[in-house]
Amino acid sequence: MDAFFASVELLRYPQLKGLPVVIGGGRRKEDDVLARLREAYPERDWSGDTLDRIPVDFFPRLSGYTGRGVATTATYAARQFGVGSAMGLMKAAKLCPQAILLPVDFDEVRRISRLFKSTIAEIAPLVEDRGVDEVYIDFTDVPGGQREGGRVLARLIQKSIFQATGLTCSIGVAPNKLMAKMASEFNKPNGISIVHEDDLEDKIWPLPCRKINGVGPKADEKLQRHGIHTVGELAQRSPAWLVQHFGKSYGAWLHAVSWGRDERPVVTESEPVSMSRETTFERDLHAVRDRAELGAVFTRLCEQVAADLQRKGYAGKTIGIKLRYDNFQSVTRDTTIDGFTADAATIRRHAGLCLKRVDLSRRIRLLGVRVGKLVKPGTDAALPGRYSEPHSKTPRDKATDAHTDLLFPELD
DNA sequence: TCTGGGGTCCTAGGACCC
DNA sequence: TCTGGGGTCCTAGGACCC
Repeated sequence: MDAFFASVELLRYPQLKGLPVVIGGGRRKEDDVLARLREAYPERDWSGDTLDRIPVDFFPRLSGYTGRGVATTATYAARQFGVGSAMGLMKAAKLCPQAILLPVDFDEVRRISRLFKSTIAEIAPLVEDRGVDEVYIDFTDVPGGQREGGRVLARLIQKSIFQATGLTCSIGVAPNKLMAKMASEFNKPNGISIVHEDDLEDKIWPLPCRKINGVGPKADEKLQRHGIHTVGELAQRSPAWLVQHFGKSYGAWLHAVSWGRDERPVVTESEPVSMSRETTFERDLHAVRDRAELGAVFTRLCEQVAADLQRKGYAGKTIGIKLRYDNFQSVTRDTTIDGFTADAATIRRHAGLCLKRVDLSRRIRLLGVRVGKLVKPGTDAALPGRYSEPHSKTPRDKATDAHTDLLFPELD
């Protein structure tokens, strides 16, 4: 198989190119960003302005940020200061206070994301979705796909995406997904990079192990402790040694990927396994002292999950909660019920029972609700009669509710 | 001044059944 | 009285990804 990996670069405002910009710290409509700017600078004539035309000086800065937001992404200019994705914005503000801070307009991101993917699918139909800004493409059977080793097709895709969205993208071309993803990073932004099987030693082996998709901070640290820093060093270890230290499955996988071996197909369709909603509070809450607030948030999370399920046409039978304490330790509890449900009250009832099984004496910074073991009602997995009806107040339900009320009595 | 939100997959122990 | 393995499902936690 020949694979492309394409990722789109999501920064859109041309006047910000080359400047330190951090995206993150909350969701906001672009209109709302504009409204705030108008408010902050009333003396300026804003008529006809859109964000892509506003002078750099007017954009909000990272300096003075308070809150628990993290950076979704940062431009290369911001990375120079040590700012990177997933970094807390308070810390980022210390490192680079002059950086421009842009919120995420999620509706806008989704619109662009769909455009990015549909544009590619029109050219090469076998596309695997890897999140908002990334896809794998199997172009083995695309007519003309082999010209110049894939470069011609990659250029066509780049050009089409730019026409449709105004965004640049980077493309890696390789014999499999693993190497294509690595290749896509060689020439960012707006680059094309072609890696062949024989390039393994020259182009892949010098890379740090952390560049392998699937080696995260924990595995990398352990590899480093054993003196393994690059993919090449990893490839020199025997499979037996890797299995001994990293387990049968992960050890064997590490060996395979270090030799550039990856047989995974491009998967064009998949069903969701779970849906969840979670939120981090502005300040840590206490189950007793902040009961009302916690109860309201809990109910809202259940309603949101239920709405997500219904909108997408799913129901689930495993209902669970997630808590993160003030010390950042997380706990989860879940329970599997008899039927499938997408009903907010049913979800809340069972999630409420899960809540009673965790320590609520510690302060809580995050609360989440999850529904798993999903089916699409109407398919044979969700047979009639196994689907639980939306909330009906049987005596049993009332007893359960009374139980939950001990926790959050001011609801209902 | 700590560390978002939405996911997937894997592991491991125990229950339960044959 | 003592003692089997498989297989599957459930639950909790954790690594990892975007």
